[in-house]
Amino acid sequence: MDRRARASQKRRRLTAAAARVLHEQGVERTTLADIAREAGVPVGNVYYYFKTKDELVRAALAEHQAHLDELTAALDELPAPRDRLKALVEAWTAQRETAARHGCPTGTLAVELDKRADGTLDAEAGAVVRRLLDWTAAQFRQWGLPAPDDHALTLVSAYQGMSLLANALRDPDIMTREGARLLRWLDSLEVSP
Amino acid sequence: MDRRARASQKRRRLTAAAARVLHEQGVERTTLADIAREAGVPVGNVYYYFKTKDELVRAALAEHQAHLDELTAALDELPAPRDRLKALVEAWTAQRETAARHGCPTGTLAVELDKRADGTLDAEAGAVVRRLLDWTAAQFRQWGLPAPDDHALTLVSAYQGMSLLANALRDPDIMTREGARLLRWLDSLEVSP
DNA sequence: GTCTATAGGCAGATAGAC
DNA sequence: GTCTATCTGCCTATAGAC
Repeated sequence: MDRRARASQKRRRLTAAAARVLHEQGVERTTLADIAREAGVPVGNVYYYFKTKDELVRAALAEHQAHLDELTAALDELPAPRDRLKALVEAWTAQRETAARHGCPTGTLAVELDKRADGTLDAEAGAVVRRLLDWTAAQFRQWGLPAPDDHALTLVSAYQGMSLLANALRDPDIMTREGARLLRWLDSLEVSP
Repeated sequence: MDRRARASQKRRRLTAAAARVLHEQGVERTTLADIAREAGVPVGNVYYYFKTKDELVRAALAEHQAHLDELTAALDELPAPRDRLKALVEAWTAQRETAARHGCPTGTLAVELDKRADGTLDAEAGAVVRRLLDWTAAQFRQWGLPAPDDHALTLVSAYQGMSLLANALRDPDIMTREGARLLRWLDSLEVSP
């Protein structure tokens, strides 16, 4: 393995650690030392890969975006839009323990970043949310339902809401109950003849 | 005005300032100096009224709780449970500009406090959310609908979700669209004969 | 009760040896 | 490229004058 490969591997370790720790502890309570320790990299060395803490946050956001793209790409393999959306809901429910402990990675990050006067990073968090919203709307549109954007808003909003409540009340069961309702809702929707 | 009254007035000013500033900037990014300035109180003097920063956060949470209790008390004046719930949704929609800028005060506070290892304050944030959930469930129950707890979860979850998305995308219109849908949903619910 | 001055500690960032 | 040592600044909290 040459120097270039090793370097980018450390960068990747730092990015993965940042995504994980920032989700668990939040941006403000996480120190560079926390991320460095988790990645097995000395603190001072972090600055060779990321010039500022904000750049690490940016990298973590990109990591979450990538995970989301992976998920939707897998769902795109399913033939029927309704089944893709149901599989999405099932993926959310499967993450109920994590959601109860730390909330939705993107959602909680967006909340925290929106509190900052500096309005650069919060726009990037919004972009990740928007991408999910767009993918969801595309499914409803392909399905042939009217007002696909409104349906997408309802579905993603329900996800963010149930994640927040599960987190606030530390109760994964909330994800199960709301997830089941969303599945029934998707089953009940029909294209008008 | 005697000394006692003046003292508690300063305390109240600090509490109100804390509730406002902590909602706008978040807990971690808000310094005691920020709150003191907003309340017109010298920084060092804060400690006469609140021994720690956490106590100020606690006071802010209690303030939000009190606002919520005021709102539900007013709604309790309406005769029909359905109308109380619809008025609740309308109250949420009316706050759309604030929600788009800073999110739901209780919801965003809960998200932030849940990131802390110290598990004392996050339980208190959860309690505020739970109180809203309980009041909402009581309305559905009195209305005579089955599974009032599930209906309450759906409604409050929708509120948290739409507030988060409105905030993340900085778009108050999201509150309007989802609020209108929730009103239609409440109108569509009927007690089975 | 009110306020000033300051202690104490920690986190982000940098300089520079290797 | 890697890492150690350290600087700087800010924030919570306290001591103590008035």
